[in-house]
Amino acid sequence: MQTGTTATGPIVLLTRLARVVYQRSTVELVGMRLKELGALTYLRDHHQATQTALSKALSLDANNCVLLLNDLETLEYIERRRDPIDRRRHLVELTTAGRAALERAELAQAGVEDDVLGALSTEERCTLQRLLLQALEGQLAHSDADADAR
Amino acid sequence: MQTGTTATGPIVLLTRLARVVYQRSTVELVGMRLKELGALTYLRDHHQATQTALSKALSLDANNCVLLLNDLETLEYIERRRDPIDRRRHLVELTTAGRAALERAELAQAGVEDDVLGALSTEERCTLQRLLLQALEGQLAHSDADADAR
DNA sequence: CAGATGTCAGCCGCACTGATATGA
DNA sequence: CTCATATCAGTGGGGCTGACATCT
Repeated sequence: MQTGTTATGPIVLLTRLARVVYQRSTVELVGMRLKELGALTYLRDHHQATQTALSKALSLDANNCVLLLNDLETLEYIERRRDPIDRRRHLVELTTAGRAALERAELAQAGVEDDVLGALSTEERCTLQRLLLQALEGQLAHSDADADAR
Repeated sequence: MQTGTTATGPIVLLTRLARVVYQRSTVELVGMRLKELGALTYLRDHHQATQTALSKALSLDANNCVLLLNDLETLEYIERRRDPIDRRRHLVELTTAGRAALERAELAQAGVEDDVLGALSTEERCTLQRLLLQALEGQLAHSDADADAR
């Protein structure tokens, strides 16, 4: 029969490491919260994203997303514009200041990464990154039914 | 100079995936909270762990750990005993019921894993697991100064 | 006495639920 | 009218800070 070593599944390990990441990514160190960094990163890769798309990509609650964007807009890191085609929607865009802040934050975040993933070689980090991305993309494809819409 | 594709570092990806995991690991599905599962898993691998060791391993606040153990003790999944050698300490142990609950939860958690890591092959999941574990162990070694104590 | 371990009460930021406003 | 999008107020659980008790 199976051994006694069920060996702490990847899910549990992932949550543990995420907790470490969260604790080390302080605002003082990175300059912004982790969620904000994630949002800005997404917005750099997706020009004029709708808020629903953003919240899905970040696995964020739609309401929560509004609050997050409010903060980012106050900081003038993003801009919300009405979609001329569908005036219910907002198209979110990164501002120049936002892009600069993002780059600064990513630089600082690299320090956190070195700290958290210090035991991993560059190649291993790439592998990890690839696997995480793969899982997340599978996740999106999986919950798609609209997604494109336009 | 560097390309425009800074490509969403592993840290950000990790937090996103962790969010997905957290949202999918509902109590109704798994039978307990994720933290509880993590704690029980640790206790299975480490007999008679002290609470400080536990909280460090789980990256949990010591106070928070107390609350968590209170719940688990109420459920009779764990037992706290005074360490006869150092009577300030509590040695935490998994009960038979706790072990059974853990096995049930792990079974259910496997479903969540299939869901979240569905885009990954078995081999890739193992790789992911290995990398996460490696990072976490590096993390522990890094913040060690006592750790063993006994 | 100081230092360590565990416990508890209080506070705060975060995420979710529900209701509202605007537009397709 | 119904549905979708975005917004906000209210609520609840999660984690952290600080004070206290016990023991070395």
